[in-house]
Amino acid sequence: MPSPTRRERLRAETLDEIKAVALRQLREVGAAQLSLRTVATDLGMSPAGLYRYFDNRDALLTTLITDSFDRLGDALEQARDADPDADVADRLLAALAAYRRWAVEHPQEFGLIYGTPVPGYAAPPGGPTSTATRRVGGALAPLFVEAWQEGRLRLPDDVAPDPALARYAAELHPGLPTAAAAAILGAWTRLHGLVILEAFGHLRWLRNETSDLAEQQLRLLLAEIGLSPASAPR
Amino acid sequence: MPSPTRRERLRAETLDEIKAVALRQLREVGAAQLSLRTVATDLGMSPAGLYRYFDNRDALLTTLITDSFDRLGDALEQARDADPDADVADRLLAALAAYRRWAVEHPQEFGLIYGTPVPGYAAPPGGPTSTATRRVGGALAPLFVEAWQEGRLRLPDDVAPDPALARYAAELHPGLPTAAAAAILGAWTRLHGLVILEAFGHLRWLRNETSDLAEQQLRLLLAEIGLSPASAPR
DNA sequence: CACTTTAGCGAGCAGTGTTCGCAATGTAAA
DNA sequence: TTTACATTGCGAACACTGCTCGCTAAAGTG
Repeated sequence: MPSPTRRERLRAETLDEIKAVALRQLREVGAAQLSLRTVATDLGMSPAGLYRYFDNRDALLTTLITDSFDRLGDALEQARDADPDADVADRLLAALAAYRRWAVEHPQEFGLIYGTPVPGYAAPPGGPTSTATRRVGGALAPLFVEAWQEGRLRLPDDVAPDPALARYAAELHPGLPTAAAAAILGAWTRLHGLVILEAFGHLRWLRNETSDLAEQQLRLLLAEIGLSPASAPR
Repeated sequence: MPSPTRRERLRAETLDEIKAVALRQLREVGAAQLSLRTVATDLGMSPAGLYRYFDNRDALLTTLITDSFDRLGDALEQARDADPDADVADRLLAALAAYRRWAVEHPQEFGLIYGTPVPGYAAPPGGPTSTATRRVGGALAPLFVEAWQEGRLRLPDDVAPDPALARYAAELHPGLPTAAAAAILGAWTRLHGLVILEAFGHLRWLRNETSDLAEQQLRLLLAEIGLSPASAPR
């Protein structure tokens, strides 16, 4: 690690500052309304100066995306590992609840990550967003695998052989049956559907403090794959 | 029905024309990039002229939203009622597959409906978007209720009493148990999660023609609530 | 026919992302 | 220390956006 020159240090600092201000503004007004000019004036900078740090607005948003993925991943891992000796089902419930919690508490960032994609854009396969995505999956998947290793993951019958699913199973763990991958994918999609509907306000017609309902749904989700957590999380 | 005056007819025509052009542009470039000026020039109109028909850009987008909801609702109802004598499970699978199909084939409109919400905005309770939302739910719910009436809906155990869920159950059908509402909600969230992940490109790492995988997931989804469709749909 | 309502337009305003050339400063070599 | 270069930031400007205003001309109404 070469000692960073003074210029490099300053550059890193202002870069962090830009990201901090942009994140604050993202949380206040959302990604669509995030304005480079406002970010610049908040920093006491000219709009043009920002372009020394980001090629364009999309580049700034991209780093906000990867940073958000990282924070979500942190939250998941922390919840997952908070009580390493607990039963897998309980750790899973904690992780799923953390996913929901993070989304509800950071709706703008969650929207930035999982919301409407920009039409032409496809994340470059090896790019930073792709690896960041995998991290979120990687935080949850090991718990499912662990449950399977303990013989507690209820597998669905009649899972048609699917090459993509089989490859996914092999990636998760050597020897993991395709049916387990199907179950994990099912749990993940159900979790995501519940959370995104709530975070985006589409469950508001159930006028209720949806927390209870969400947690109940998470428990049912786990029960369906044979895992019944005992304790109340958090 | 009073015979529409000539002016009213012309107005309705250009209004339809505006919506058609805007929809075309939405599909091409997405909601974020939809420009009033481009819509206007496409119509051979001045930008200012559009304001005789829509208060502002958001108003235009709002009608695009409600129209999209309507088209999605149409697609669901059509798929649901295509073969009225078929088994409930098969009709359900057809409806769920139609939901997915519409989303994948109309990603921009699906994104407009279920994508990132604009921060400040909350749909007015009695407003057009609210009623349009209910229509989509109303297209699917009766099938679940029908399955329950036939005693074929597998209900989850240990559903904690929840007032919001109980009210929802009562709205769906008098006498419907809360556990059934929980199961329906679970199926709906899982369906939505699967579809939104696919439509927004978050399942692309399963590089595969995801159609097979999606249909398999839909079948598993139904199997989990005790409904196993026999035939292959479409 | 006179009178009112409506449709549409051109000009213009405030705001946006972005580019360009210029000045000032930090860094390193002669 | 002096010279050369690289980096940082800025002001001005461009093209674009949504939107407002006042005007004209046409359509409808008594």
